[in-house]
Amino acid sequence: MKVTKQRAAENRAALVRAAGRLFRERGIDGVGVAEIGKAAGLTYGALYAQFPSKDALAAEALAEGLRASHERVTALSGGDPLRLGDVLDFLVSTRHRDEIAAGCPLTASASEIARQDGTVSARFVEGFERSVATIEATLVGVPVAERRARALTIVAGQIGAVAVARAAAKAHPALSDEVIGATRRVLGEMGGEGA
Amino acid sequence: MKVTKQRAAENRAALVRAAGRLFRERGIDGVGVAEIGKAAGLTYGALYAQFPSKDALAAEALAEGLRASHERVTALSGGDPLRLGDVLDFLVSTRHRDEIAAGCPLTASASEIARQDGTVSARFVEGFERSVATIEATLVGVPVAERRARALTIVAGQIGAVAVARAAAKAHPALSDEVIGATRRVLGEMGGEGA
DNA sequence: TGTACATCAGTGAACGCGCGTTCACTGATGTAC
DNA sequence: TGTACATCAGTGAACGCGCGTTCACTGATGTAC
Repeated sequence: MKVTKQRAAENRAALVRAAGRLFRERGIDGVGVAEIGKAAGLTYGALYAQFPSKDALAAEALAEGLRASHERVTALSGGDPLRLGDVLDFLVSTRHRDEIAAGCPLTASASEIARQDGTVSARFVEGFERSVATIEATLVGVPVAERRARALTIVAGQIGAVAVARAAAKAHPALSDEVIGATRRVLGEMGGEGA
Repeated sequence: MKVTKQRAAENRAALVRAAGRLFRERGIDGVGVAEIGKAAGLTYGALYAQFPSKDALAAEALAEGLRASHERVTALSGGDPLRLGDVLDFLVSTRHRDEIAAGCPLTASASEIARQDGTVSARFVEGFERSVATIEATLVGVPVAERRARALTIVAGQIGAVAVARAAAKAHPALSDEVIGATRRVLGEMGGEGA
């Protein structure tokens, strides 16, 4: 049956959020459309009234997750300039490791994006560039010419560290914690030194 | 029909190698048993004569891939002590980015391992620790107390950089190259400085 | 304002398909005598 | 050395299952008059 335009928009948003959460937790291949619909309080048919395909929903879910994650990071500064240490405390943490569903899609899906279509890759690139720009702006103690290379390394390092910490969590929790702690500190020091 | 014991062992090895290659390229969920059997020159039935399940094959394929990758890295030194720069030139390169099938399973599968069972996570941890120990041994200019933290960060950073470079390759090849170049250099400098 | 009805978000049965796994069978191997 | 036969790696049809997608249908919404 038809619903109000506002309700339809809310349903669409619920589908995007539910898909994002589930895709981050179990991968795009690991979740079916029936479960996404159910998690959004709808049926799978509703998904096809809003999106042409599961892949199209995946691209939008990635974009929305990146947007939400970026918003959370920028909110860490209380209006003051953002500090690298605060960002790393938030992203390279046991908390972020354990809350995959609510976390940053870059860390949740890095090695899967390469297998998705070009639209998904494009959304990934946008989110990554935004992250790099955010980190670059915190590198006030680093020579300007060096900042971008450092920012690229820090963002890639953060993504790798969280992915490794998650992969090791089941078999070796202590190592997982150690990776988080060491990476957090060493990447943090890259923002303080000179060239 | 029965085959010689040697032939059976060769077939088993072919299944493990084919599965490793395909899993790295397209993910464990992305490849079916029929294709693995075919790639090894057998049928899918042969897979179940050698392994109890696809998951068991996945764990063995990961272990074998890690072993092969580690061997390739240690071969980079010609008997001399291994140098960090040589390892990074090999692992953080456009070549390694583009040859997923033949590359290091840590980079190919990082964000998928967390969703697999404990056996797969255990094989991942073994391979990761071996990589960290190898990198640590190259950090001769770094204070001993600092070496392990640096090595953890370098290995995690390398994994993240290659994963990001692969994810960005479709939508933005220039950015993909830039991530490889910047990470290669910045991580390399972590082996040369003092504390 | 009241009425008629076109719109379209949402439903859910049904589709073809490929998945992982099972199992009865084959037949060369390799051993016991 | 020659023969009989148990072993078991490998085959491929068949299984139940869940997947993504389609589409005829429903019925409240919202608009035209």
